[in-house]
Amino acid sequence: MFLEFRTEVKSVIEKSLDKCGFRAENLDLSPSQHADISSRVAFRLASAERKNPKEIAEKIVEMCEIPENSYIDRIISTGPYINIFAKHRYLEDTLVRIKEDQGRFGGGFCQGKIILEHTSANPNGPLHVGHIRNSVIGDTLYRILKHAGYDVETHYYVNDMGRQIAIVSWALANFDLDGSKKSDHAIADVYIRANAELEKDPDKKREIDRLMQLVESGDVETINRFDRAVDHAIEGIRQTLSMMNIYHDQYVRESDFVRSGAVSDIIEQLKLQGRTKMDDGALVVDLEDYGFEKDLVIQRSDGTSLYTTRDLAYHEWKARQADRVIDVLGADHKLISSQLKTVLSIIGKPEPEIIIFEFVSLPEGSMSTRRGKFITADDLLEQVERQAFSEVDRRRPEMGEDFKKEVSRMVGMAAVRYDIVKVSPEKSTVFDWKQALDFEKQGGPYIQYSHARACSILRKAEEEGIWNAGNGFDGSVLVEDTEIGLIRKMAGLDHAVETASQELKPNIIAIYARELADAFNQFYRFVPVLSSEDEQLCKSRLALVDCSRIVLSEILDILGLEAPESM
RNA sequence: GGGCCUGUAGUGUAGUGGAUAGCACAUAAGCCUCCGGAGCUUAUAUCCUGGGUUCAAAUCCCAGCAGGCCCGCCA
Repeated sequence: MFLEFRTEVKSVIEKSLDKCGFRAENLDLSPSQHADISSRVAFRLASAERKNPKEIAEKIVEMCEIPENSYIDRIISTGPYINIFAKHRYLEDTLVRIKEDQGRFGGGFCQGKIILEHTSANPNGPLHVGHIRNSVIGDTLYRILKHAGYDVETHYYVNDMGRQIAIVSWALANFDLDGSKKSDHAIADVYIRANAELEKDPDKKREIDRLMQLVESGDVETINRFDRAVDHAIEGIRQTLSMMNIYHDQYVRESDFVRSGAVSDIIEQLKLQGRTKMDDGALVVDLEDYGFEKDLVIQRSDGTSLYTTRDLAYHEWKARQADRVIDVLGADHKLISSQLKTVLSIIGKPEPEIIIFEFVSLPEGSMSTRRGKFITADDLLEQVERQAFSEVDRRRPEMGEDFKKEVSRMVGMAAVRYDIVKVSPEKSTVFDWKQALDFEKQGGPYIQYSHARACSILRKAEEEGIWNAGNGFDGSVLVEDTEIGLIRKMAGLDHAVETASQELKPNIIAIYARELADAFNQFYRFVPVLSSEDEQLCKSRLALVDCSRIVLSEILDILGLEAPESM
């Protein structure tokens, strides 16, 4: 809704600029605390026009002509700023639109196909609290982009032939797998043991090399062994992801690109560019003129491929099927991903958009699957849910066990996901149990609570027969500050989705969600709904509560959180 | 040693050129016999340091300091 209003404002101001004889390519429009939209264009024009911005703003405002049916109520200048205010009808129409659009409000304005890769952790153990930062950022981004209107396909890129997987496969042949454990945890046990073994006895490294050569050459028995190891780990990882409401459309395997010949094709294309050379038997690409100090190895001296090479083939394949290719990667991939982009552009292929998130470390240092130093996502979810259970038990003692369990599952997951997504990806963080289990007041559960509150009012109103969802209402009677603030906030959903999908920053939506819940709770506190002074007002406020319910459930869905009707 | 990212109340963070630096936790004080108190209101900041660019800098540039990540024929 905000986007439509902004379009009107843009057109009115552009026409005024024309009349004044001013030229500006950017009107510098943004939502503001001083108006529905503000423009700072007068600052931009000041030096070219050799006038002070205040005068320019005044002149622009004077020449503005507001069309008859516009949502614009008035345009005024405040010093150098141009402030634009919307008519009350803008708010009324927002409510109508929310009801009409059910679930799609504030979205659907973008189009195109996107392939989004996220998580892609090595299948050598369970996801830990660092991996799920990738998963939560990736999945939230997926939901944002989908809401914005894109056709989004999510990928988990499975390393099924690298050194780590060879080690897992070797470990399975040498140690017993604990069948009583969750599969990915059992894999981690043998993987850690194998790494310790390899460190003690470096000669064993040759056995690993041999396995990798066999896989690369297509040896069926070894491939099957690798596949079993990978499947076993992925099964557990998939379970963990589903507990967080995260699902991938495709699990794409690295080995597919070796077997299809795509990797050899890429190598041939690079050779044609004359950038490759041999170095100690390995094939390398010289990227020095692009600012990379060292050569990039694309083929080992024994002829086997590397992650980088397979990744090039994978990206070339993705780019052929989508308009945009987006990867969510950890900070350790910064260098390799910029090398990947460079090489792709050298062979004339589109580059992916890459979102880098910084590391989650433990107070005692960084996490490592190999060394067994990590906190698993399963462990985190379990402990948070237990904590949530005691919270629910305390607040709703009268409810049954099933209710408490279900609510603590929804609330626990929301707390974990929101905690991760609210922080900007470029900040590195230190995982702290105390903080993770502290149900911070305005996190995911707070947004869910606001939704449950809205549901509760509607339930009561329905029981009392004062309201049903099909009722008409008159938005013009909603004039309290908190009512207007709440509707304005809801109207701005499209702007939040637009910004988040342009900048690929899911935390923008997390902040929006919290602000929306704030606006709802302020309305709730100051304005009586069921005991409104007259019936018409009561019905309109109920409609507002219903709209809030719809938008809150929508925003919860965009964040991947469930929307309990009672908690 | 080189490269990239980060540095904002006691703590965790939002804000990446413009109007009073937003929020939470913790601390302190308050809120309707009324729709769910996981709520609402109020109090607390040398924006790491030093230079520079600009009409305007937390935001851009340079130098330093602190933390994270990378610089593998690992992924």
